[in-house]
Amino acid sequence: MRSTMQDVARECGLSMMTVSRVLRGQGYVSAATRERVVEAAKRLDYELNVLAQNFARRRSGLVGIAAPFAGLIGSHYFGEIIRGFQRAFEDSEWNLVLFDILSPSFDDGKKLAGLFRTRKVDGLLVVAPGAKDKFLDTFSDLQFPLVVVGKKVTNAKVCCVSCDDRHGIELACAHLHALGHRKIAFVGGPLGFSVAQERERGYQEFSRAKKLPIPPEFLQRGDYSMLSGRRAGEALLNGKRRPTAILAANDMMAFGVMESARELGVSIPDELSVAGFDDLPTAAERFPSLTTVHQPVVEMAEQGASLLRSWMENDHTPKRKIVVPVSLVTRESTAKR
Amino acid sequence: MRSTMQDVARECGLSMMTVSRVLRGQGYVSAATRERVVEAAKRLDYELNVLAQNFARRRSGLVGIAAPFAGLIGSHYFGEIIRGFQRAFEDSEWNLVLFDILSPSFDDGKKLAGLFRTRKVDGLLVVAPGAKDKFLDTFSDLQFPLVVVGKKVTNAKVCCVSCDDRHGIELACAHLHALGHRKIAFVGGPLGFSVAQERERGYQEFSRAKKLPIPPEFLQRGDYSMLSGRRAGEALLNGKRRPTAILAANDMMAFGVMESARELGVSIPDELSVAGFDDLPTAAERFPSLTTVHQPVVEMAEQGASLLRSWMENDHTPKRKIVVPVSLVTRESTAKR
DNA sequence: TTGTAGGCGTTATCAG
DNA sequence: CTGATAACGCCTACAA
Repeated sequence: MRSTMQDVARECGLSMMTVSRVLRGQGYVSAATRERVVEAAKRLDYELNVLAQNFARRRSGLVGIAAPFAGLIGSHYFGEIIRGFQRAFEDSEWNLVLFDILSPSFDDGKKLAGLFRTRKVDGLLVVAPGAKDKFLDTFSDLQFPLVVVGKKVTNAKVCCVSCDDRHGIELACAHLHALGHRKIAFVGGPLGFSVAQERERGYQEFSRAKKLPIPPEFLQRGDYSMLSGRRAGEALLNGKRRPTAILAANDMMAFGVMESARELGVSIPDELSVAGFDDLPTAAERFPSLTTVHQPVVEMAEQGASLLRSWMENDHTPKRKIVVPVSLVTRESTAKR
Repeated sequence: MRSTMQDVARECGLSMMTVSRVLRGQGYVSAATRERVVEAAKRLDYELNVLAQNFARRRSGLVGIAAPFAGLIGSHYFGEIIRGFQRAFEDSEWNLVLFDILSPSFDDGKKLAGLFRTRKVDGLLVVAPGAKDKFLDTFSDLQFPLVVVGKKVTNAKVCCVSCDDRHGIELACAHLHALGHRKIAFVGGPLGFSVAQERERGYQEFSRAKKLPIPPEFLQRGDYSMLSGRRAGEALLNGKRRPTAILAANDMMAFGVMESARELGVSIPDELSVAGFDDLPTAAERFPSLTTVHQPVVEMAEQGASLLRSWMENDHTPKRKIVVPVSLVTRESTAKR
């Protein structure tokens, strides 16, 4: 980049301020003057120096995405999240920067706040399904634009947008129950994840409400991976009391359960119904296709990002908590008992 | 953020320059002076203003990741890419910014160069498996740090790091051939992807070298999705000339082929061998587990990012093209004919 | 080893 | 509607 605003101002015989106003489309400038400026800028191949602009405006133009890379970043879920963020910002000058909260430099939550204080970012979108809530408590007193996406945060002061996980599981349970299933097993996620806790609670509450007993072996737990689902499926299908339906806390584990059924020659859905949670693209593509709970991840992320955006742009704190609804997608893997 | 370097300088009775040197860990400062500065900074809760620093240094501290979001961003592949990038920069002050080259604002390649000229980024990592090479030709004359990752670029001036796709397919073919297979079908990817072309060529060259005929119906093509693999599998297994082995250009399509086999009651690997490419985590977790070609995506991305980094930091143009080797992982889905 | 001078390119503020 | 002036907070280059 070569020429500066100074040059353009000289070229068209106007002041830098006028040039600035025109190029930024702000303030009152007469059409004729505007024309002159635009032409001069074009003649000189002028391009704005973003660095100088940011400095003068005291902002970075950056929105931080803080997430634990390990485990999250290759997932379909995170992809949808990013897509939602992007959608909320694509008509703006904001850009998205990635931060791995698991990296050594983020040993505590204060580092995140530091990103804002040092003006590395103007706001933060936190995607932290597995993090302890403590991590987020350090933000309670710091007032800067921050929205947590994908997880309900207990801290009353922190904004968040999440899906109604518990209700989703209840929908799936109700579906299986309506099909006549009474022996419904559950493969939960790791309890360190608040989302996993929510889903497990949904299962337990439904069972209690319907007075379905839960033998201890009916409550398996995996780590969200297909392999762990497969192991859980094996345990359930080989157990002395075999369930007629297995509900998994995510699709990957449901896929694992299906694999185990295949391995053991158990036919789905004739002998066993299986349901999941997430509605991955492959859930519809498998044979049999998987009944699952659909969560509108893109929309959720977009809402969160929009929240943050208005917070950053209008300097008013938006409302605190949003829960988006989920829905059940019925497919081939579940059938009447 | 409140206090500035000026304040710290006053507080410890030294010049701003000395403070700057200490805080940045550059230049010669006596231990005693250093101590004074550090203490003063701590007393004043001083934090560097990154915006001012960047402005003065004429750099943004940002590395752009340019990728087509649709289709790529939720994939395991892209996750590994990001992880590799992160690894190359985690001990540095560089941060990663995301740009969607499919967004309306990137209607041509020049916009990417604009990111550099306006100092939005100091360098660019391009992950564009599907983009036409034309897109990249616009960079040929622009000399700024840019590395293409995951794809071989024909343009001689552009740096790139990619895997040896063709050889990977050849490895898989050779494996099947060694097991006695002579009727090997191939499910290729969309030809718009140069990687897909490479893999398909590998199949064709191997077949030619071994004098294996390729009936037209043996060359199927999908869109990298599981569903398209399933459809291809159905076509192949229902065809009049059934292959004894099916090799897919990626794991997802190989999974689809496996689904179709299940649906049609074809046993793997007894009646049909199946192999893929990518080595997704689930390739090992499925039943049967999938023989596939492993590509070291993280390492490839890390190499690309390191290349870019030294280019940005040392201002010397690194060597142009790197091809990393791939390897075959033999699992349950392939067996003797 | 420390300090001085000058500038980086834009925007805010206020006056005309 | 347009312009002059003053920051913005740090770094580079050079001097002492």
